[in-house]
Amino acid sequence: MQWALKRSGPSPRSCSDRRSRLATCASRLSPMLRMSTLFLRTLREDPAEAEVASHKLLVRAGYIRRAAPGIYTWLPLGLRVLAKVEAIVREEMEAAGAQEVHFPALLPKEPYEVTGRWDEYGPNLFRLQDRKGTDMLLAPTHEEMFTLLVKDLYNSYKDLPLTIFQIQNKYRDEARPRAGLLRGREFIMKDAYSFDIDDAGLEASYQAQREAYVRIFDRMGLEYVIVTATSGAMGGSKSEEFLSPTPIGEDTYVRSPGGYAANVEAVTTPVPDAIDFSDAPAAHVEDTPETPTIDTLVDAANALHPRADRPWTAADTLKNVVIAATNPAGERGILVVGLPGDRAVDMTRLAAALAPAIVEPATEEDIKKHPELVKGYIGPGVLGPQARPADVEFLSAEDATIPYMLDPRIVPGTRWITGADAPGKHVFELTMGRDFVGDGVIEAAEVLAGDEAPDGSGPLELARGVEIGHIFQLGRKYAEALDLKVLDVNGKQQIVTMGSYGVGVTRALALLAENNNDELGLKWPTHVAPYHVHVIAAGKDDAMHDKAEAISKALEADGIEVCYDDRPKVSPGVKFKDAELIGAPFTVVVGRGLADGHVEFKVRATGSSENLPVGDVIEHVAAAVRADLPQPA
RNA sequence: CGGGGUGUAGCGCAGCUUGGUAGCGCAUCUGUUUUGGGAACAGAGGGUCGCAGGUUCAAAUCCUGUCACCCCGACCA
Repeated sequence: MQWALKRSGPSPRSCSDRRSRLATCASRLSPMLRMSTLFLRTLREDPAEAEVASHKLLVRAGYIRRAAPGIYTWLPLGLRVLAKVEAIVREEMEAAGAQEVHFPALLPKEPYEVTGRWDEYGPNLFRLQDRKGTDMLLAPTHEEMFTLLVKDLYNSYKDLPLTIFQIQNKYRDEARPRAGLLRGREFIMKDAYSFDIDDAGLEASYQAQREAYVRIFDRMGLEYVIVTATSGAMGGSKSEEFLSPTPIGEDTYVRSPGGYAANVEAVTTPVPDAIDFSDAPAAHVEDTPETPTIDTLVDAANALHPRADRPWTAADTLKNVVIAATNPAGERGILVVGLPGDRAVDMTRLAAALAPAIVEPATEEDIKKHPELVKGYIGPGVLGPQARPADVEFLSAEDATIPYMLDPRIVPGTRWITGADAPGKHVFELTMGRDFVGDGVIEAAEVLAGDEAPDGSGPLELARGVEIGHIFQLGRKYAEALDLKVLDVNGKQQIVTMGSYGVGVTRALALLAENNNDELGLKWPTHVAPYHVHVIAAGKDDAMHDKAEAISKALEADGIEVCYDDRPKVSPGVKFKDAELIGAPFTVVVGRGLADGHVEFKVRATGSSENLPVGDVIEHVAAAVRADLPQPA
């Protein structure tokens, strides 16, 4: 067997112009598949552990097998699809001027210690030791290795710009692997890194990659939205994600009619104008017994202290939520987030705002350490600057106040009902800027459908998506940490600036399966299908088998990828079911119509079926396949 | 890590409440008959009932512990 389906390494035969001809080329290298010998077992029932369509079908149709939670074995059919998806990525990377390298998945600890990620990555990092007890890791990502490789070889601005990439297994010990390939602990990622001498160069490299990403996902046939994102723990500045919209997506993003699109983590809140509070009424503390929640508070306020013009609502209250944050060094502390009472804290947004710290709602134990916090009645009085003695400029750790971070909507002059730091008491008309301030502004409130986009382009709508690509300008973080410098035109050492560009390859494949299926099985787009045409001999008649075999061979000779179901004792019904489950785009059935000189041609995507004269079948099928494939340049 | 659930043949499941010969469907093998929509009949192979301990004359079943896996949340291509 000389299949050129390995993911790397030289092809057994020359295939020089693979950039534009890969589809055709691959077919020449792959002998016809025969169902009688193909390493495949299709399952009639869904695997019990699978929840989403792509997972169920990829297992049932014999593309992958689960080896461990979030870790999958690739079977022949799966590998063929994977090779095609990778080929698209590889071709577009090369077309964008990036060059392929390949790093080990098993790495030494040292570079990750230098950048701090040996610790920062925490339990998500697969760690192991060699026989000498030396710490090693399975790479969760390869920033360090790329940076060191360039440092190893290059030292002049003349060597730049440079963009290199790899397609490699990554390992992350996810707390909860999910949805088959969509979120595994081992997954294949294309990651590219650009190296430039200055910001303008980085911007250009970034744009080149961005354009390549657009082409990659267009070619794959995946729907996507490009959203602004947070760069999170990776550091860096400008960052965009390619999200593929799907209800099973784990990311929430927003978009506006005017074209604004962002990951919900990156949405910024339009800041209202400050209000003149020179005539504002004085704050006054009122009894509000049994009002530990916003709902009870609003009811009590309306019953006991009604407003003249309208009823109080949750939006009039200032909710103070106690959050526990743990920094990478493992130090745990609390802070309080103040936000309008009609909004919940979005822990994802909060986590993004405070990354790399890990955040969670404060526990009883956390709160007990601060006796000034009265649960249900926490107010600014014991938080932030106003709780600090005026004459003390630097506080010791002991008498430091709890940091108080405010939602952007809480601007000077806004007036609030909020906790008075005593049981059963709230303060009314507490005015921001006069009665209290915060230590800073934080984007932690949930984003709601209908919120105004930050650029004024209209109300936001929320949707779910899966992150299939993430590009961002890393800047100098890793270059600095690992001392990657080159000499500039003046002979001076300059820190290199970097960009980082990832594609979730296995995730993209899963999404293709997720987006292209029906109750019968998979429905691959032609350019990523494991093969183009499924030929079925639907009868016991020798003439049918002979003709089916002849058609298969003729198609193969014409450069079409064929799977021939030559199983002699399998009923036509089973063959039809298998063909539909596996999901090749076209099926040729050689059956009872052969007596009349015709065969059946079926299109999986549309379910259409037509009879063709036997003499026309090769030409007709080949034309249908070629119409779906990118034409060689 | 919190909540919920499940571990019985390669896969999907029943049996457990009320202890007493380990079952069904699919898949696999043999034979016969079938061959345009996951065939029929007859037969066959295949299981430490997750693991450990306990109760009992007797444990898949009851008790204790433990491990694993799945799903929902907190975290990420």
